[in-house]
Order: sequence, then C-alpha cells, then structure tokens
Amino acid sequence: MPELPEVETTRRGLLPHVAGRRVCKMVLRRPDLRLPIPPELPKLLRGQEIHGITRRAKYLLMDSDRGSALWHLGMSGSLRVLAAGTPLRAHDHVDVELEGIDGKPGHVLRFNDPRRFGLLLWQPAGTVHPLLQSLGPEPLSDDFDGDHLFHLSRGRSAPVKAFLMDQSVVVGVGNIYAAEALFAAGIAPTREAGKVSLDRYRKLADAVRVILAHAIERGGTTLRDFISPDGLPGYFEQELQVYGRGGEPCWTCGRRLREERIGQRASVWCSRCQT
DNA sequence: AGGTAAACCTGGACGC
DNA sequence: TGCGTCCAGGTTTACC
Repeated sequence: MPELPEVETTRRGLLPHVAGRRVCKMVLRRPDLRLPIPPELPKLLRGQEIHGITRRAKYLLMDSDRGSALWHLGMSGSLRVLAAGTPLRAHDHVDVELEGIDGKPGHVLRFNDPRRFGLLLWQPAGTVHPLLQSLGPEPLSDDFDGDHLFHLSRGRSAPVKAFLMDQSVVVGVGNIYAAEALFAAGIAPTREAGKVSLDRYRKLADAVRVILAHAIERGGTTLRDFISPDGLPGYFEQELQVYGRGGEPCWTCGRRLREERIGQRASVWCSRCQT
C-alpha cells in the first residue's frame, strides 16, 4: 500500500495521539511478519514515554528514551489510533496500549497487515538499525536533486523507472509515484538510466519532489485499503495521470496509454508525451 | 557490481 | 456458486 506520502500521512495522523504518552502495554498477536517481531519488545517499551514519531524512507520510528520501535507497513499494513476496547478485526497483529491523561481512558495504536509484509523491529537508542543504513537521500531534502540522479546513474543499464525505485538511489518512491513522476518529466520509463541527460534528471527530480509533496498534502493515495490513522482515505488517487490507467487515453494528448511490466512491476506511460 | 527473477502472504477481481 | 488464475502500493534473497 504505502509509499512515502502514505507513510508520512500515517506519521502525521499518529503524532498528536501518541507524542508524550506512555506505553501501558503491548500485545503481539502474530509476531511472524516479514521478519519476526522481537519477543522482548513489549518489555522494552512498557512504561516508556513516546517522545515523537519520525520517518526515514518508508519506515516509521516511535522514539523513547530506551530506543525506537521501527515499523514498516509493507504492501498492506496500516496503523490506526482507536478507542480502548475497539473489537479486533482480522489481521490485527499488534496493539500498543497508550496511557490516558487525567484519568481518561487511553487509546490503542493498532497494526493491521493482511499480507504480513510489514515489519516491527527495535532500534536501541544511539544506534541505527541495519535496514536504515544503506538508504539513499530523502526526496524532499536538499541532498536530492537531478545532479544526484545523474551521477549515480552513469553506467547503469537498468530502466530509469527501476533506477528511480531503488531505495539506495532515493527513498520513498514506489510504483505509483515513479510512474507519475516520469510522466510529469516526460521520460519513458523504459529508457536506460545511464543514458538520461542531466537536464532531464533535473526535471525528474523536480517532478518527484512536487508530486510527493502534493500527495502528502492530499493525504496520500487510497487505491484499495489505505486509510490514515484517523480512518480517512487519501485523495491523491483522483489526480493520478497514468498509474492504473493502462489502455485509457492520455489526458494530455489523447493517445492510448501503454502498459507493460518493467522490472516485474506494472508500468503505464504515454508513448507520445514520454520519450 | 549490477541486473533480473523468485520469494514472502492474503484477498479481491475476473473468467469459465 | 465455485474454482482456478492473476494481480496488488515493498523488499530481500538467490542466481546469473
């Protein structure tokens, strides 16, 4: 489900409900996610105050003095804040029970993930989890621009779309936003990464930034089941130019949008607007 | 090293 | 209605 905008939407939705709260209890119902949830995690977090939630790439970090709970939503994961006592649904794998304030009942942070491609791991204070160590720059930071893409891409023969989705090149860009950014930049996704010019990479980097920032403003993209922590859908889907529109007319030029698999991922583009 | 394919898992959509 | 097949927003692993 989630690319950077959906993860950031989740972070923003959770933050006011979680920041400054203490963890009363943690329940692991199914620890067998993509990697097993460390069994000692409930003990480590119990009684800890959550100072805030940060995001690195598509990972969310719930920070406490002792360390951070590191979440990844995989393809189908979601984190929601619910009233204590909300009945369980299928695939509710983890609860973090949060202390209430002034004697009021607390809330529960609930992780649901049908496909279990998600992760919940522990990062001790002062360390960086191995999974976070070989990631590229954040696309909305100053470290990301067209020059970065241009230099990294020299000599690479993979399609530019696969290159853009490589999390060691730049983080947060998945299948939806890669398709949309390439459309906005006018670059065919099949083009060899190493043969794209600096000028076009500058356009592409700008497109990535603009599209991600805009999608965050709209609360992300809801295709099937993405919901924010408050239970609201995202509204970016209405603005998708090519993703999911294979065979339909390009809204810019009218040509039938082409669809093919590139690097095992469905890819849609306009062969007139993108070259 | 870099590129590609298979693997992880469940549910929904579609065709017969 | 039911069954088989294919597909899905991600990432790691294995194998050229």
